[in-house]
Formats: sequence, C-alpha cells, structure tokens
Amino acid sequence: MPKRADLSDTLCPVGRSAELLGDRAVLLILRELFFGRRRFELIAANTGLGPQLVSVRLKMLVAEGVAERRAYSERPVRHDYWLTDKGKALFDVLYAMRNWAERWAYAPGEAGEGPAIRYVHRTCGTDVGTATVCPGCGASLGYGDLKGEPSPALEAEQTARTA
Amino acid sequence: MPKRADLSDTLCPVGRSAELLGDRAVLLILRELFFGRRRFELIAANTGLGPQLVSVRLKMLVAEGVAERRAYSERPVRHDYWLTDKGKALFDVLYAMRNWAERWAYAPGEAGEGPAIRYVHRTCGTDVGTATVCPGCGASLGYGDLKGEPSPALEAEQTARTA
DNA sequence: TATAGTAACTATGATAATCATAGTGACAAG
DNA sequence: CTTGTCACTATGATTATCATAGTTACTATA
Repeated sequence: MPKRADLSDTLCPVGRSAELLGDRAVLLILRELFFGRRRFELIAANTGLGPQLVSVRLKMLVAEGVAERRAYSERPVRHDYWLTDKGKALFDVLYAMRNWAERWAYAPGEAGEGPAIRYVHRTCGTDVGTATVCPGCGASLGYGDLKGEPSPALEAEQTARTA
Repeated sequence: MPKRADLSDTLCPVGRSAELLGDRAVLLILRELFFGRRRFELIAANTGLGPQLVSVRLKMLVAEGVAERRAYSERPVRHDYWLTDKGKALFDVLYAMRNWAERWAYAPGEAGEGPAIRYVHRTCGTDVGTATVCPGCGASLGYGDLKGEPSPALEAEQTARTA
C-alpha cells in the first residue's frame, strides 16, 4: 500500500486518537500492558503477533510517549515495557471497548456465565459490571481503581497461548 | 501483507473489539456517522479515504450489524448509512478516544482555547467537559445525551475538506 | 436532443505493511 | 562447550491501501 495517510495534524480528537489506536497490533499490545504483561516475548506470544511487528509497534509507542522501555536486568541486559501516564490514560478507551464487546460481540452463552472479564472496584470490592462510576460507592473509575478478573474460559485461552 | 490474523473467535472482549475498531478507516467512518454525515461521498471527502476503502469498510460495517444501508431516494436510487443500536453503542469508545486526545494529543495551545469539540448535555445544558456522568445533573452520558460542538478551528478544517 | 452534473460506487496498478520463519547477539546454567 | 533464554533483526511472499480513472443511473439545463 502507499504510505498511509497522516492524521497526526488533524484538529479532530478522534482523528488523532485513530492515528494511534486505529491499529490492531497497537490495541493488542496495549491490552497486554494493561494486563501487566510487560516482556517482549510474552506480548508476542499472547497477541499472536510476529516479533517484527511487536518490535516496530513498541518503538512507536515509546516514541509517542505512551510506553517506556526499562531495563529490568543488567547482565544479561533485558528490557521490558511500561505504560506512562499518557498510556495509562488510554485505559478508558480499552475499558469502553471491553464494555461494548461484552454487550454486543458474543453469541448468547458463548462466554459462559457472566462477562469474559469481571471488573471489581479495588477500594470497595463492588463488581462494577460495565459502569464508569462505581455502583457501590459512587467513585469514578479509571486505571488503578479496577481489578480485572478473567473468566475461567478466558484464562484457559490465555495460558494455552503461552504454552 | 498476508491475510491478517483473525481475532473474531478470541474470548477476550478487547480482542473482539480490536477486530472491528483496530482500523483507521473504520474509526474515521464511525466518526462521520456519529457526526451525522451519512452519505458516501461526504464520508469519503471528510475522512480523506479513497472510495474503494470506504466502500469495503461500509460493507463490513453493515455485515457486522453496526451500520445499515438505507435508500433515501428512489429515482435516482440513492443510499446512505445509519448506525444501528449496536453501532450507536460504540459512542462510548469514540468518546473515550476524544477525551484522551483532548488531554494528551495536542501541543499547548494547538487547538486554540478550550477543547476541539465541546460536549453539552442536551437535557440540562451543562458543558460536560470530559465526564461520563453529567457534572450538572448527575445523569450518565451516552449517545443521544450529548451534543458535540466543534471549535471554530475544527469547523474550518472540516468545511475545507468538503470544498 | 445534447451536454453537463450528481451520487454511489467499481477497476486498476504501484507501493508499502504484514505475516511467517529463520537468524543474531549477549549472556547464564549445566 | 553445549544448550537455553530473551529481545530483538532480516528476509521473502502475500495482500491491503492509496490515487486515479472509469461506470451506472439518473436529473437538470441549454
């Protein structure tokens, strides 16, 4: 394909986000980072993306200030990737995607009982369902406030990929 | 590229959404539909996408049940595209993208004063900022509750594209 | 009647992004 | 001194995307 059109200078905020997020690989990598999988190989394994693509996208995310490369070991030198504040702020987008999918993207009963990922408010323990404000205590919910618990079926799928 | 990997059968809700939303063209077309631009040529002009891509993606959105093709005129036969309920539910995702971009994707002062798009709660008139719950009346905010008002600069950019 | 215009597409070819797979460099462990 | 781990890089086949031109089916104006 020809060079993809550049949206980074549009004044439209959705266009600007689309420049970053309108990419399957980026979305999947962000998912991994939000789930606490920071190592290159784990990210590649869990997303099913080739190492080339993972490499290119991680560099892009670092360049955009969304992720950060850190050494977690000298001798041997090993690096992993962490979300910056700018990256953590993307949680709301992924959470909205999850909310939409839980409601619209599964055939009846396909995900077993209940949602594929259950989110619980850390401070009060309430299952928040798909809310953006805690139904228990009324606090607004962002990254760090929520604890995601994959269903047994989803967990099985994930461990199968790493094996 | 080889055929892109299929995520439609993963149990992960983010993966499922990514299958649809991890695509620049889809995101831009959805933006147009949410802004009430339903005609093919308008969508192509405002997104800057070629007619081929717009055609393919609209067919995909219709096949996914996110959009619907309607005839708005017989003689000559003319069609346009509307969001279904499943499509309208994606508002939360695009709104989260907008919220993120307003905060993180502009250089200081780049968008002029205030946000690139101002959102106002229709029923109570409050400027909601980037909230998901109305700061004025406490109602939760979804598609239909909000009225988006582009800044003069953004409006200028949009009309420039259609001319 | 002829010409131009509008809207929703389809067709084509050049180019670049993606996938799959194999390979590299730096080190540790047995 | 061979095997293993981890974070990548290199390569070639395949295909999606862009830009542009063309098509179909009408309406409107001259």
